[in-house]
Amino acid sequence: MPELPEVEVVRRGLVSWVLGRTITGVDVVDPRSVRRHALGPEDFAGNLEGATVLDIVRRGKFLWMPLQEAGAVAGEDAEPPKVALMAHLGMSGQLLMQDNAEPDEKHLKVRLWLSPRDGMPGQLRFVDQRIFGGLFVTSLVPTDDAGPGGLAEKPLPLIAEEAAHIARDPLDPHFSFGDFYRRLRSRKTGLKRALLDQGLVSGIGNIYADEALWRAKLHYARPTDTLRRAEAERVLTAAREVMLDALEAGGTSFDSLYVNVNGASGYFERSLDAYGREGEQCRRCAASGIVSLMRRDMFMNRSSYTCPVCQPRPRNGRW
DNA sequence: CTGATTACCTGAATGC
DNA sequence: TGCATTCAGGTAATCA
Repeated sequence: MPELPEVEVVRRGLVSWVLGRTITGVDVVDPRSVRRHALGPEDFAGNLEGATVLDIVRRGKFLWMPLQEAGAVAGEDAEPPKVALMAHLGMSGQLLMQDNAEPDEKHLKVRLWLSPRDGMPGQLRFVDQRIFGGLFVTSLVPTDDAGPGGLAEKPLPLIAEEAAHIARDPLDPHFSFGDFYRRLRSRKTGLKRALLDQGLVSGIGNIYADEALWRAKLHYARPTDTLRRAEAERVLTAAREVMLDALEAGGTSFDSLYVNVNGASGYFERSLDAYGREGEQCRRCAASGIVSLMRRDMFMNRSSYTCPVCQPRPRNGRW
């Protein structure tokens, strides 16, 4: 499933294939994939037709394209963009570049025709089996925090409305560890719940949360108000590193025809240390000659994988 | 504010 | 074989 590294790979692919092109036609194949566009599929299409893609921005797993609307003045006298095409891949979403002659994918949901460009496919397609993801047009609003937005080619002091409540992600150069730690300490909750809270730090999903906790040797239920600064740094650094590892692994093929969103990135073919390893030897303990089998618990209605030896559960105020 | 629950979806895997 | 159930996941809305 697409996680932050995969979304970043998509963003880079879109920069290569879509930046500066104009949307010449819109085909909503399945209206459920634009259900977050409140005014309906026709309004969605009407907003996009004739619009030009000015930038590709990501924060956490939200990805959006600020648009120069149809008929707007371009160049030096251009006004700042007011709207953006927002995309969230959900669990199974893909953005693919395709030639016009290519047959529809089984789960094709939205087709965008793009202005011709030499050697480049004519369509950007949104394909999504499970429909947790979607596209919609949204307003750009000023950011409340100083500095540019999330990762972008040319950072804008504007942010998509639906991403305004999302915290910066660990790969964002403007991510503030100090702010994160202060807010983390003020919560009365478990560490994994905090890591998954997109308002505190964005981009971390269930898999990378487990991987980061394993690398940091911390338990998912560790109360956030007991975390020492070094421990919080450890888990944040681990999250950043595991995502950078995945980005490196998944970023190798984005120069292909596809904007590259293969549901499973290269990283998932590599070995994860925690996620999905129930009953298997903890790799770190094994390296020390200790026998410890990874366990799976249900937490927040989803699976959490831990090593009982090097990630002991906190109890009675002792950790 | 926090957390618990549910809706949103499909297809693979499992159970009987 | 076939039919029913379970599970996976991110986000948002709702409720306690």
